[in-house]
Amino acid sequence: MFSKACEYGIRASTYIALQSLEGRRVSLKEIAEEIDSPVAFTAKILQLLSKNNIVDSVKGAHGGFEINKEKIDKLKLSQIVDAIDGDKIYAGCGLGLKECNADKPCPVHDKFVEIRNDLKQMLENTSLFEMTAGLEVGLTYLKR
Amino acid sequence: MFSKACEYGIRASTYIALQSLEGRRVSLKEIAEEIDSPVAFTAKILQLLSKNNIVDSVKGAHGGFEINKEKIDKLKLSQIVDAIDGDKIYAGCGLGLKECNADKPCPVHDKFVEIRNDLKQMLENTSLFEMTAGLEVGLTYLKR
DNA sequence: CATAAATCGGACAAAACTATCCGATTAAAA
DNA sequence: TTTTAATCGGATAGTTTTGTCCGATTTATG
Repeated sequence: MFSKACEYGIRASTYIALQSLEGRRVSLKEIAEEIDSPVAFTAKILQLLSKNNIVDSVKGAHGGFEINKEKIDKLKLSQIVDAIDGDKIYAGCGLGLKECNADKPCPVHDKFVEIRNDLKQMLENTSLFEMTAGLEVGLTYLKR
Repeated sequence: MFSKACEYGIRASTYIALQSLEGRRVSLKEIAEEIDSPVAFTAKILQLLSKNNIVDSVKGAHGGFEINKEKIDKLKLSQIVDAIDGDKIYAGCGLGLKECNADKPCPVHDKFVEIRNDLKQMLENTSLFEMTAGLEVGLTYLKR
């Protein structure tokens, strides 16, 4: 569904959000440990998320990553996916046709539109805050 | 969503089904032309589909690929996807966790289960015959 | 039987994705 | 001011996916 990079990106953002809610800035090393991802690769993804204004990075000693508390509720999964994987999940034909639309559809166009709209809606409606909700009380997990 | 191989596989199977309904056996070359796919790569995919008893291949002069007319209505997209991409679209966590289930879910587990069930249902309920329906009358397309 | 038209199957090549390494830069703290 | 703890960014390596090439095999036909 998503690329590995995107999976790590969502998990990392969620962990950063969780800690930022507590006022804690977190280091790359801690993030990678807590979401069980390769450190250096995660660094690359965080750079990308930082450039896309999804997370804030602070260089130097005591630096790390954080997300502005007010933004946590506004940031949606769709923005993270867009930044890393682009729009190829929503856009683009399910059977790989370059040009596929209601006018010249592939045989499963309508059925795909429906499913991908559901996915799109879900990603656009799910905030990072919502992602953190179950984590604190041990209802959901970011590794294993 | 699907791999390129799977996209080509679905398009190729659909074209073979369409022609088999008319009693025509089709060559690799014709298939690749009609679905706009790389010839040699398509050959590999057709070998795989042949081994999985989704298409029948006939070697030698006047050979090619065909699908038994009775099977066209019974063959579902899910079988093609299974043969090429396996079950990774249904199974596996949306955020890439190795172990993610109702007991120890990732933060989007429930939402993903729903969307992927819809996808699964759709693939299991769509037959190759249904795929060919719009093609004959120019309502749907396999290339462009 | 010889030839031509096909698929089969193994080796190889290119591109994309995943992942690592390391020096440069930044900033806090001693 | 020096040291130390961080991210940044470019180069590189490994793996998977995508794609090509070509000889071997099979079969219809002349």
